[in-house]
Amino acid sequence: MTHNYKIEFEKFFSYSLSVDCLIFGFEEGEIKLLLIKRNMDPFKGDWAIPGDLVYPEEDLEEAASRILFDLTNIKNIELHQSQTFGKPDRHPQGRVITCAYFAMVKIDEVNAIASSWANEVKWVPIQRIPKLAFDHNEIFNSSLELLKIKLSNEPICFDLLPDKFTLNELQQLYEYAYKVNLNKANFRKKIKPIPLIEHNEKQKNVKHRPAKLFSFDEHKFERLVNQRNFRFKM
Amino acid sequence: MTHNYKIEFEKFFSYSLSVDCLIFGFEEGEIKLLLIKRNMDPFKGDWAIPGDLVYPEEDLEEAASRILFDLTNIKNIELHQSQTFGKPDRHPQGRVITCAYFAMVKIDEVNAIASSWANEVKWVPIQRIPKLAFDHNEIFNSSLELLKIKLSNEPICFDLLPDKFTLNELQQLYEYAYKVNLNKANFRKKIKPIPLIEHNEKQKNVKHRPAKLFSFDEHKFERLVNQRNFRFKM
DNA sequence: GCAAAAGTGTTTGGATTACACCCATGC
DNA sequence: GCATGGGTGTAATCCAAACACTTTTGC
Repeated sequence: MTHNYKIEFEKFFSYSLSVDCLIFGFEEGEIKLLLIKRNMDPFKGDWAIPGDLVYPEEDLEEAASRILFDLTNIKNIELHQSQTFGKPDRHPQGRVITCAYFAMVKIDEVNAIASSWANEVKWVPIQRIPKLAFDHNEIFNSSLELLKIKLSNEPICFDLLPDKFTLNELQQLYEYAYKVNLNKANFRKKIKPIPLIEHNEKQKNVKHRPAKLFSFDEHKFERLVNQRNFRFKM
Repeated sequence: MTHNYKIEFEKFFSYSLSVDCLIFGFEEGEIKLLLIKRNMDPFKGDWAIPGDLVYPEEDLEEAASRILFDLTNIKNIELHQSQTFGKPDRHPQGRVITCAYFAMVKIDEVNAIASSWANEVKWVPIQRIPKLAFDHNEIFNSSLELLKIKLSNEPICFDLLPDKFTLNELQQLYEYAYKVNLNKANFRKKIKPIPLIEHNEKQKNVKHRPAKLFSFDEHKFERLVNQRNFRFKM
C-alpha cells in the first residue's frame, strides 16, 4: 500500500529551512539578547534575531554555528535547541520553517561585529526587547522561557557571568531572570553546595568594601554529578 | 545589499517537513508509548512513531493532529512541541526535517485503531522500546526527557491516569517514570497540597482492602495557581 | 566618621525522612 | 485467621525564611 497524498510526493519538497540564534549575555545586572539590524529585504532596517537559511547538506546545529559567525563574528559557543516555528505564512517569500537555537555567552569575552547582511549588532536587555522582524518576538518569548528553566536546573549561569565573578553578581543574575528580590544571607547559604573556586583577588574600583572573586569549579562539579552527590537546583 | 548565497535562492525551497507524534499512556504500572507498524516504504514492516509529511498550507500542530488521527484514529488531544530533527541524511528519500510533538492520554479513554498506511498499533512500555524506523529512537529518547521534566513541574500526570485513580496508581506512575521507590506515607504527605476530589467510591475486584478513588480538581488547581498560592512540584 | 556594600550568625517554623503501626477485604 | 495492600501517626532531622549584626573599603 502507498499513501494517497492529496498532492504529488515531489510537491512536498518545496519548503525552506532556517535557523535563528538567540545569544544571551549578562552585563550591568541585566540579561541581554544580541540583535542585528537587517540590511536585506524583507524587514530591511528592522532589528532581528541573527538567523538565515540552512544549506541542503548542512546539519541544523552546524548551520546555526556558521550563520552566527557570518552575521556577528561569534564562534565556538555551545548552542542548545529551542522551539521550531512553522506557520505557513510566517515568511513572506515562501514557506520557511525556522528552528531556534540559544546560547549563553560571557559578553566581555565575545566580540560581536556586524557582518554579511547584518548592518549593526547590539545587546538589548531582555526586559526591553523592541518589535522585531518576522515572528521573532514569539521566538524570543518561548526561548526565554526555556532559558529560565535551564537556569534553574543546570549551572549555565556561569556561562553568562565573567570567568571571575562576585557572589552578588550571581545573585543579581537570578534576581533579574526571575524578577524577584533575594535575601543575601539566604542566597549564600543556598549556593553553598555549588563547587566554587575562591580567588585571593578582589573587586577593583568600587567605592565600598570590595567583594571576593569566585569561579565555577567545573571539574569538581562533574565529579560530584558523576558520584550522584549533587544536583544543581536554584 | 543582498546576500551572496552559494546556491540560488530558489534552491533553498527543496526541503520537506514532517511531524512525529509521541503518544504516552499509563497502564498496569507502566508508562507506555504508542507505536505503529509501517505498511509503506521506507522501513516497511518496522515499528515507528506515528508521523507523516505536512501539507504546504498546514500549520505544524494542525498537521500533527490530522496525521495522528489518520494513522491511529486518536483525536482531540493536546500536543506539546518537542525537539526538531534535521540531519541531512535522516530520511532516505530526500531532506525531510521532522518536528516531534508529544501528548499524554488516558489509555482507557482513547481507542487507537491502525488506519491509512499503519498496519498495526500497539502500546509499548517505555523501558522496552524496540529498534524503530528512521531516527525514531533518538526522537523518543529526547522526548522522554522532556516528558520527565514536565511530569515534575506540571500536573500532567493526571492526563495519563484514568479519570478516577487511586493514590497508589499516582505513586506508581512517578516510581516508574523516575525508576525509584517511594515511601507511601511520605508520598501522600507530599501530594497533600495538590487539590484532589475524594470520591465515595472504591476500587473493585481486588483481593485486598479496596483503595479510595480520587480525581484531579482542575478548577481548584487553576484558582490556586492564579492566586499564586501553589506551584506544582514533584 | 560616614556611606555603602560585603559578609556572617541565630532563631523559627515548615517540610522531609524513616519507621512503626492499625485497618479492611478476599479467601 | 491470614495474606495483602490501604491508610495514618510520630519523632528526628533538614532546610528556608526573616532578621540582626559585624566588617572593610572610599571619601
